[in-house]
Amino acid sequence: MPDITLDERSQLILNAVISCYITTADPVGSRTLWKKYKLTVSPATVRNIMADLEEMGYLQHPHTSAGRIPTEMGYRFYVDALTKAKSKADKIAPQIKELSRWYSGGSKNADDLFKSLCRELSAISQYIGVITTPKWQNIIYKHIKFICLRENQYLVIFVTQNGIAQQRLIEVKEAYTQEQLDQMARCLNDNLNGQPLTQVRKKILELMAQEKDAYNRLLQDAVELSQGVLNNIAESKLYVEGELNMLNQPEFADIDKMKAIFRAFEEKHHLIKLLDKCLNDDGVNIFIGSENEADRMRDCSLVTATYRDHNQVVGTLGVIGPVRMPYSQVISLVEYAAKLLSEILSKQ
Amino acid sequence: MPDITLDERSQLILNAVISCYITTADPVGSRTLWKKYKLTVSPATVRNIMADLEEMGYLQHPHTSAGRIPTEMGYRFYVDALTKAKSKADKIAPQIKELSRWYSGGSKNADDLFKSLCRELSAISQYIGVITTPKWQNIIYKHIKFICLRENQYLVIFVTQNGIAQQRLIEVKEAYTQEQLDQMARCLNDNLNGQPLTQVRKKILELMAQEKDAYNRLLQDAVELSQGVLNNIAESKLYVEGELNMLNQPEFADIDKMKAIFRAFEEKHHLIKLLDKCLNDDGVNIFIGSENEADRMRDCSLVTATYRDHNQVVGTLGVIGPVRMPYSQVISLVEYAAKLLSEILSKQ
DNA sequence: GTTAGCACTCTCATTAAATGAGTGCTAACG
DNA sequence: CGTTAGCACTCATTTAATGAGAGTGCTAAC
Repeated sequence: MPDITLDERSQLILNAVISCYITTADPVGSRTLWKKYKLTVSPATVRNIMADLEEMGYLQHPHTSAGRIPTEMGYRFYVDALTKAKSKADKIAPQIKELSRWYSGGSKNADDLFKSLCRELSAISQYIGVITTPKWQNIIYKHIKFICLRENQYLVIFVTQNGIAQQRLIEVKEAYTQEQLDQMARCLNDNLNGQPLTQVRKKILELMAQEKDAYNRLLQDAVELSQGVLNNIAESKLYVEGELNMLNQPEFADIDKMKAIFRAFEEKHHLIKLLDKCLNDDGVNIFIGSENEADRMRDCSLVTATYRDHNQVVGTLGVIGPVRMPYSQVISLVEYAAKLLSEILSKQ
Repeated sequence: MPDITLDERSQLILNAVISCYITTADPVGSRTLWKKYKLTVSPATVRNIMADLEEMGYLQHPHTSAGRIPTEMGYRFYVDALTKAKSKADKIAPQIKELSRWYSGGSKNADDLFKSLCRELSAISQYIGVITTPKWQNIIYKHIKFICLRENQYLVIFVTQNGIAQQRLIEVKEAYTQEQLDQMARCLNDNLNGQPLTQVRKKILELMAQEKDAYNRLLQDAVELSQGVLNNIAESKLYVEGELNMLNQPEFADIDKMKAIFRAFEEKHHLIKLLDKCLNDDGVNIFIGSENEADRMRDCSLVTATYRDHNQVVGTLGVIGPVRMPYSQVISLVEYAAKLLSEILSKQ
């Protein structure tokens, strides 16, 4: 963090350099800047200022006779200024229009909803869309169903309030009739319908303690059967769409950088961890380059926002692109997407 | 198709060139070949033979002073010879060992099974694994379930004999109690359990004609509700894994070729069509380069095999890699994978 | 403090020459 | 007549040299 705040003119130049570089991907020189932004000061002065900015660490030089490009610190300054000024510049960006067209109002099951929104994030931004699913702890138990496929092999289907159906195939030695299975399911459903998943385990234990009668044996089995599915659904899931968009970014024309990116996405748990960390900071979060800890993501930036379900923060969505990214637009997009998703979830 | 069959020595040279090129990816010259395969004839003679092979269209020259590389016709010859000689060379390839280690015998639902096998195909071959799901027509109706999530919003879950559960969220104006829904489902289940999907539609029509009584209205609704899911499940699905492996292939170091490949995979229907065509030809099928009609796949080869469910061909699996591919190994792998999958499906 | 001028630096594209792998051809050999 | 050695030739690739262009940094003047 620099001790001296930049004077207004320096800020102007810095922002100009960055926004110019964002659009062209070429190092920007003093003359270019002067012409493009019709600066009142001459290129020579601009050069002096840029030299100062470089000394302070906001800009860098690929080589002596090239223009300047922003450092991560430069981007950070730019983005911070952007988010501060955000409220006033709240004009309706074209990306937002596009996104609002996406949601036609028809209801989808949650899986399709997330996937489709994730696609949309990617398509509009031309980068990579990511969404983490809600922490399933906040999810409401709706229904469980056991189906006997063949001897000793059962399909367990678990449905949550918002229409997520999880299925799992299990094998047990015990042989149940479909009738018994239905009875087991009914017992669970009657008692657990409408409970948040956090409560379900507790409730199950209560149930088992209460009922000392004939049902008890069946109930135990039912619990055992459903265990796998319930555990499974507790895991949070990551949606990623549009990796291939990175192929179009000039900064990844180098095949090795390309590989690094794709490799980074193979290890999804890193990404999940990063996104989950954002859950605590409500609103928009931005990670520039090496601020994403994963080394392979050092050429990428991540813009995230948290979304809510019935006014409680449950998940994160965002866009991943190159560090050189039109932050302003992406921020609008991500912010709006989060708002939209929150509305959709809360309506359901 | 060449009128004159190649004499033995020419075949030897041709196969040597191809197998050498497959391992090194470099054009192979006469001297190299002579040394590597300890040929009894001199490099000069090899040159003469290669010139002949070139004239016949089996080999080609990137430029005058480079070695030879196979043409598609060359590969075709090589592969045909390979498959003919296959039976005798049926030694246990290391890939097969790896694959047999994969299947631990535990049962999975079909979706996980396909996905996991597809991953395995990709991981072992280091190329791209593909599987088309069975034509769902051959699939057995097991169970349908309607769940009311909230007013006018229902989740339809459809389960097939082999444990595929399809779900769909639908909205209708009609308001049903859960009891009514169960009744509807029971009606369908009682009548359709065990029927192949091809029969289901017919059967439904019969049912509706038969029952003129009170159930009829409910049944009609049930059919309407289930329509979406039944249509959905009729679509065959494509599993693709390991696209990123292509990043390691030297022939795709060029970023544009890379893009072409990835684009090709965005249009999955082409691939599905191609794979479905193989359903008619039982056993292993190989498409070399432009033999895959899609122009973007012209630098790739596809090795497929059909697999069976209870002795009836139901789907195709395969591996996609560069044209320069160790066909022998890949063929073994694909062949064995198909056999294995057939066994697994038939056991269930 | 700002600006104009100018020498200087470094990249990138182009050209030229050197290198070398591998062929094609020819003539000799068994 | 098939096979081989020898040799000139071709063409991609590498290395070096050159020049243009962009942009800076410095200095001196305003």
